[in-house]
Amino acid sequence: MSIQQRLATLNPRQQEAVRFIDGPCLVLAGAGSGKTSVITSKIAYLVQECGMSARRIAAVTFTNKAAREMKERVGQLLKGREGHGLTVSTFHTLGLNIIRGELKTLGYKPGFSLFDPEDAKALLRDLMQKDAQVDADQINRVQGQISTWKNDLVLPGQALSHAADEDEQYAARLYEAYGRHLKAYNAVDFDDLIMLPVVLLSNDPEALARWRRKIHYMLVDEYQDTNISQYQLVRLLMAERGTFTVVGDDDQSIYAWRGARPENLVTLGEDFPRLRVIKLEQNYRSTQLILRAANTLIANNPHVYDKALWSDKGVGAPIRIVVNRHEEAEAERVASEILTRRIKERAEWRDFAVLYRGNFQARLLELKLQHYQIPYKLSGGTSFFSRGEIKDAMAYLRLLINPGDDNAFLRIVNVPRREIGPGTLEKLANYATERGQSLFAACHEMGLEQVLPARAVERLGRFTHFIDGVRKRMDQNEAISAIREMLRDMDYEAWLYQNASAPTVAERRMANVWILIDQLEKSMQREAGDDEASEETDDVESAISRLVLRDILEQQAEEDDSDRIQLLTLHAAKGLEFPHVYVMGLEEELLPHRNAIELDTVEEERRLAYVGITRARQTLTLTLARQRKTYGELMDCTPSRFLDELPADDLEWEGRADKEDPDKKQARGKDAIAGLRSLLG
DNA sequence: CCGGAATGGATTTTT
DNA sequence: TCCATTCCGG
Repeated sequence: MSIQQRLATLNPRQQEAVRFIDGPCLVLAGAGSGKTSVITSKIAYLVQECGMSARRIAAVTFTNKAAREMKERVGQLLKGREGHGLTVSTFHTLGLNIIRGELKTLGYKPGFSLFDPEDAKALLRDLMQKDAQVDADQINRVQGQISTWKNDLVLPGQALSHAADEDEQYAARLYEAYGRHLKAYNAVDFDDLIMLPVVLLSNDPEALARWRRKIHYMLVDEYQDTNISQYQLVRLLMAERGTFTVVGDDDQSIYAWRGARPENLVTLGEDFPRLRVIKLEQNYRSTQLILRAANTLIANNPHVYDKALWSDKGVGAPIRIVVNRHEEAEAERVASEILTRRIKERAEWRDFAVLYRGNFQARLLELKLQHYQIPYKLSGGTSFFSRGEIKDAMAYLRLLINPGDDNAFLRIVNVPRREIGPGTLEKLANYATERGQSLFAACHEMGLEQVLPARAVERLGRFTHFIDGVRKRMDQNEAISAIREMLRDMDYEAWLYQNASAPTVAERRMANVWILIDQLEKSMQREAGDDEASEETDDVESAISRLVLRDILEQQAEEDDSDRIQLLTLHAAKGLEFPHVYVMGLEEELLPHRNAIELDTVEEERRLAYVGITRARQTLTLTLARQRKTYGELMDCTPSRFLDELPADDLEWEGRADKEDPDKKQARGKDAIAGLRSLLG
């Protein structure tokens, strides 16, 4: 299909968004309005119609999945070499590449480590243990605070003056120490992937010029989810030419609690007075009733840019609201209904999705689904990467690439057992700190014998010699086979068997490690394919970074084509669509969530409900319970305020406690009296 | 070092 | 209530 033909398939607003290239462009894309089509078509348009080289274009997304899908769709539009060198990646991968290209300027050595949040936490725990008792909650708070500062571009030196209370002052001190240690380890964390490039580009005009020469046009997906540093990255690179298109929807901003700044949509208009704003309001997904419900609900939120979705898909079925006696009845109802509706509507399992606010809500439902033998897929769950064996293997990989990574060193120096205990390590650490060396480097020092018994020195030496040997082989032979050899040589498998409760568990764990290595190999091959100038070692390094950034999901994605109903949190449902959608638990304190009510962030909860509603193509069912067990106590529930905000005429209630249900009023009355009594008593 | 009791907390989690 | 984490004893 030519680009002209392609354009003809788009509606006028979409076409305008694609064709407008003379300045900054904001596309307000409502749910299901074809925003991905706009982005991919625009990339094709820039290349084929405007003669821009694909290697000068960068499209950024938030998730690897979105990046993959976009890559795939652009690939269908661009033939042959046209797409060569195009960047379609997450913000974090883009940042990683900038850091990689500016290593020297930034003062990092080749082969730096990328710390995932758990590694970072381990480092913080270490630092905090020095002054006081460690409290998991406190570590989390400090980590969150540091992350917030980095996202807001508050540097370690500035944090103290930003600190509002004692806790934050403490966090500020740790922020500095944390930063120093990361640097000493030649490591960066996730937030650094954005922050470091921004700091560099703001302070170093030459580096800025380099990257402006490299990237001429940027497209940003899910713009409402950008944080301050992400926006600054786009602005620094594109401000001069004003050549960017951002696509977003303020009504789908549900990640403010994670640092997203939906007000970046407004900031954009202020920073770029010439900004062209284009609204995509035609929805290609849902029936009219569903959209009316969504529009009516979200009208209760304030808006900078008004927008109303419409559809020509037909009116559709009324929105059902099912009130249940209690949470168990709710789960039972959803499960049994899906069972019968699958037959009645000639639907497949995969056509149904059940959405909810919190993961715990899935538990009861799971039981019911199992009872009816309904196949389901649960979102979330323990990640592949938080498994111990994977963390071990990753630590080995990191140490091979970056011997300065003390965290990795500490994790695996005695795994499998090498009789290197905490005492030895403490003395080694003191020695290394004194001399400003990494633990690994310190192991090579002669002077070690002064502070450690000969046997300990020998054991450390054996370990470092082993690692050095692998490193050497990695340079000479194929890196991957050297890694596989290493795992076999040290007999990691035996260690797993020794430590597992059952042989099958160990077997499974070893298999996971091999999966990881296979993925690493695949990832290297893929990258070698479309990158012309890349050296062997650089390949391993960047492949390992991609691994840390979770940029491998292919096997999981492949599993998705099995026919199962989906159980998802409302957050996890963003970007997806299903013919039949159930949203469970439309009750006060649940949706909107109790904490959100307290923190006065009900608007974001409303957007969450909006996201849920707009996932549905044909039918939408909202369920709630009159009573629910909360913290072990049976509590009466109040229907969600969001139900009152839907167009009453389009709703079909079932089991509502109008008059046919005097129980409830009575129960409530009793409760109130009991409450009064306890107050008096 | 492992397992059982005690304890305390209880949204959402793109990278 | 139910769970995950922690802490302590064998």
